[in-house]
Amino acid sequence: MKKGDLPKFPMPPVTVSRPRRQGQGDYSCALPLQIVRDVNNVLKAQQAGKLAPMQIGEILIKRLPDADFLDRAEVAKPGFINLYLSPAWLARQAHAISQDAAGYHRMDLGRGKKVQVEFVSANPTGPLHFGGARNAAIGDVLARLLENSGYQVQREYYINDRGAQMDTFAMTLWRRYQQLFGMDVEIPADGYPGAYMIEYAKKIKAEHGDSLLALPEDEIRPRFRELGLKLVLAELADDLAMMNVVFDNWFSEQSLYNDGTFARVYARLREQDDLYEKDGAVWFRASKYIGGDRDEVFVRSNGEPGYFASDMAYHYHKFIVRGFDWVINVWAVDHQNQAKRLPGALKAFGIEPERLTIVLYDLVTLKRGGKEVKISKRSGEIITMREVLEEVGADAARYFLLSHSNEARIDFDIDLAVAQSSENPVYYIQYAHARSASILRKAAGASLAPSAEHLDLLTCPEELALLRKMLQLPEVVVNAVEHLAPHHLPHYALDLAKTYTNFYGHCRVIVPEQKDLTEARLMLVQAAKATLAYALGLMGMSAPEVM
RNA sequence: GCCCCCGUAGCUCAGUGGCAGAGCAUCGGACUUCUAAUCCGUUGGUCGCAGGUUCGAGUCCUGCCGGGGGUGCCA
Repeated sequence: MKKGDLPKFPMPPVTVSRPRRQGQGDYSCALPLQIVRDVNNVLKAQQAGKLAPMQIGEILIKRLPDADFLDRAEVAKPGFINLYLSPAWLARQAHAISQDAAGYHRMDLGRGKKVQVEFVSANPTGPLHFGGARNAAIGDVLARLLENSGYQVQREYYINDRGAQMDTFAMTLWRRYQQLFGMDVEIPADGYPGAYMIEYAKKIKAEHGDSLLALPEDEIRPRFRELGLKLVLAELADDLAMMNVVFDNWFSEQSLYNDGTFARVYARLREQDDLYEKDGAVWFRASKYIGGDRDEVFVRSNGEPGYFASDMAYHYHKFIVRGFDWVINVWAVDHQNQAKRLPGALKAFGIEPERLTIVLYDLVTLKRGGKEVKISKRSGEIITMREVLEEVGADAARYFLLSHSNEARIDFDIDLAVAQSSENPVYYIQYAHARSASILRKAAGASLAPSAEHLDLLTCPEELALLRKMLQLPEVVVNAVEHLAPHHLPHYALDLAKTYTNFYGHCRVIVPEQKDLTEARLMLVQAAKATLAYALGLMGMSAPEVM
């Protein structure tokens, strides 16, 4: 800026935003409004009069540097500076995007940082219900977003293979097994009544026959726990694969006790005087690290470490043993208290709380024909993830689960979802992709190929709108990563598909008499197809060539 | 009691301090299509209520109201 245009004043950070409405530029900057007061205060002190925001804007845009992407800048009503992208520059982006869409849209936010996303981690005592599918969708898409933003990502499933619920699970399975041989026994009162337990028992029978009936009393529980766990984990992996979710690592809680991690953690906390005895239990001085006056039970009076102890040891393992720079846990809101306390508690190991981010999402209320289905273990009635995926498909289920913000509760009516699955917006998006593929196929058949020779012919409003929309994807990704909020993706993808379809409706691509224009538009179609595929890929959805 | 989340169009929900949006539903148009799973248009909102901060608040702050969750030697 030329000295003397404006007096010296405190300069705020300059930000631009995307105006919501057309006619306000591609980007808009409110700087004149933000600085007008400070500028005038200085001018007043100098007895040099006053400037209106509009005048300041005029002064500022005269000093904008030349840039090939910038067409023009203008000052608008109260005092905004509206910036317009150059159409020629926009058109050239079609080539850059179709060359390497992933590279074009990728932002290196992570710089190789090692991050773990731990998600689902449902108790391994039965099939995943549809609420767990939300966790799977959020966690998996967060992982995809981070992978595509320069992070080194590991997906982990934490197996709670320790504790009372596993014992109950084992004993229920044992009774179901016995029942298969006509024995008149009942499952434990607090057991798992679901029919799936009978299926597990049948599988055990198929493999082992009646040989397990003769197990010594003290071997029944560990043996059935082991057999059941194996079956459940295999089933979980299958179910998750149906939803296009694959874990890099399945981490056993029990292993923390087998490999000495818990013992080391215990010794360290003891040494730091962070543990004390009270009421027959061992307590952790949480208040020392988190504040407040509440401590946490570490080892229960029955000698069993509590969940807080396991979580401490588990995160010690993540950060100290495995060396992750950043860990993200995807938890349902019913763990909100633990989510608030655990990061602070890690200070006991010298781990900065900021390195653990817990993404909380609200529950999915399941309904069938308008009536709520209680997922109580007692009733044994659940809507499984598999059931839903078989009915509506993984892509539609993902779209539905992802399109709500994490904090919003979802009402899911399976009957409604099945009835409406064909009008799921995900098909609209995929259709736009398949249509692009079709055009490119047809063009190839007529010996027409995308070319960057005459991209300057892309001047229609619909063409430029499509280019602008594609340019927005990196911003959407950055926003989604910054807020760990995957729901921005489905909304953007629908928007992109809409913009594409609008272009398709207005601009005929293949016009043999106009070879130059056709080749330019084919380039645009190719870029749009790649961008749609990239967006769908970030959401873990398929991008079909034909529909 | 204290803490957290939600409250935006008929329905389901977006909205990073800058003139209230999308999908579905409604209503009216367009079909011998480069894939009609389409397009164009229409209807529809005192953004739960009341204050405050700000040039500007759906967005930030405070207090209410309504719904949900948390506050275990369960995880």
